[in-house]
Amino acid sequence: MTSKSSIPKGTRDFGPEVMARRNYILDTIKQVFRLFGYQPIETPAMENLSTLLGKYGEEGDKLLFRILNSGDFLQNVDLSSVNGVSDLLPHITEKGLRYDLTVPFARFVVQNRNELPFPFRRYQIQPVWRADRPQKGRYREFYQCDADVVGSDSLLNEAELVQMVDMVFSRLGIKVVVKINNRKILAGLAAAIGQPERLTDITMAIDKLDKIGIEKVNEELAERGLPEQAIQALQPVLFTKGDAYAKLESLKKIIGHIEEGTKGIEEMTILLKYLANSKLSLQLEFDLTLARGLNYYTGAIFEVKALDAAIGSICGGGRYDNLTGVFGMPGMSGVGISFGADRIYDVMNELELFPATSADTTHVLFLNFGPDEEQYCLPKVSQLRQLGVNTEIYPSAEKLKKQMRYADQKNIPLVVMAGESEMAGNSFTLKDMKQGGQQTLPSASLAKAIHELLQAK
RNA sequence: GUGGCUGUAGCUCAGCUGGUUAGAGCAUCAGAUUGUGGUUCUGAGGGUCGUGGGUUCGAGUCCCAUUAGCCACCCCA
Repeated sequence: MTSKSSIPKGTRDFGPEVMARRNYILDTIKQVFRLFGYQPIETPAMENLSTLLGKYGEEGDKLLFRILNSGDFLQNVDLSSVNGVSDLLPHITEKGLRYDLTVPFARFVVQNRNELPFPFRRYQIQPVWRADRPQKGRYREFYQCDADVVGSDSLLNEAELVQMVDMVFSRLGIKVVVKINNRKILAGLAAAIGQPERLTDITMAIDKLDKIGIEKVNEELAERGLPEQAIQALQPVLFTKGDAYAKLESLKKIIGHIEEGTKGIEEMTILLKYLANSKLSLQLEFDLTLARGLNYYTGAIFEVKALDAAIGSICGGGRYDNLTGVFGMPGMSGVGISFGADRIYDVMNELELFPATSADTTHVLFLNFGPDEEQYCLPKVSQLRQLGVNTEIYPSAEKLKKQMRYADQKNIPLVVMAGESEMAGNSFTLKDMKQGGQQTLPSASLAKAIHELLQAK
């Protein structure tokens, strides 16, 4: 019995079959990103805490994984003057694992501003970490696939992001609804009901409308300290009916007198117009209750949900006007989206949407009959590899049954056998594991036969 | 940070109101088959029943604590 080993809560190992499927998702996303002119970058897994802290709200700060300083990290700490953990932390940790890809990207842009072509379009596919309590569809380590463009405030970017969402999910075969809204409209609403300061409280509460219902939302608004009349003033908005344009018309009546709200309505109108010309196959919904948690969003916001699976959002994003400002570079607007690869995987798994194509594996296995036969096979093995055929030779002369089983388990389609009789005839026996048939061929025509069989598959 | 559920073989689980040696399927290994896998048949190995304490003549089963995992809330991809 070996000692019990395990991995940290909320993290996972990925075996070869799972990796094949994960790569299928990531490759699809990458292809679409490139198709729209986005270029890849990577940033370190860890950032200085000064980069991370304060960007995700109070809750986000709590969910940051902090990295203990190396060495004798207590050396210069005066423990008697420290009062509690929160007081001690800044003295013993100065780095943390990244929480998302957007903030590190903003840091990257500011640091490299002189080298980058603007508007700069980048994509980034890397893991992020959150010290959450894991549950269904929620992990402590997961991949985000981000595409952002900074240095352009054109709404064409927003429209293209929605097109990318459309393309990714139609290629993957997932039916989705894209919900869109605009933070400026929400800000206008907050102002219209006389509570411009309470934007975050309002949005966080109404974001849950379809989940907990209007009564609970109102309760929560009250708990968050909103006066009754403000809550009442909000009610008609929450139930604005009709298509997107009808909603915009109703909104004009409510927030038309507020400058920011009007701006939001204008932006939404333009975006809808772009999208009307984009031949989308996905379902688009202007959802006034969509708020999204991250508080750096300032314009359009998106969220994508799978229609046939209950797993929360699988993609989200929005515009942030001043993210680089906190790193000393004001006036740079950006907009981006993030695909949650792990949740997309879970959805596709649940709905059985993965194509049958199995893991990339060996095409041909040479069975091992002994020392002389090994030598006889080696040149042929090399030749096949040169020709681009994934080839293995079994490393030891085990019983054939065992070697065949290995080929079977790895789903290797072709097996080559060469024993005494083949060596005598300068030939090889090629077996098709699927069909079960086999034929003995002259050495010179083996490669061709293999090539033809693989083509046929 | 708050609440609920569950820990039995490598995995998925059964195990009745406490009763003698704790079972099944899958997986693993060996054999049937010394140059032929995926099917079949036969056999084998593998467990301090999460951990610690308690009740009892007797605990996988009941009670308490602890720990780990899952689910929900908060928040989020």
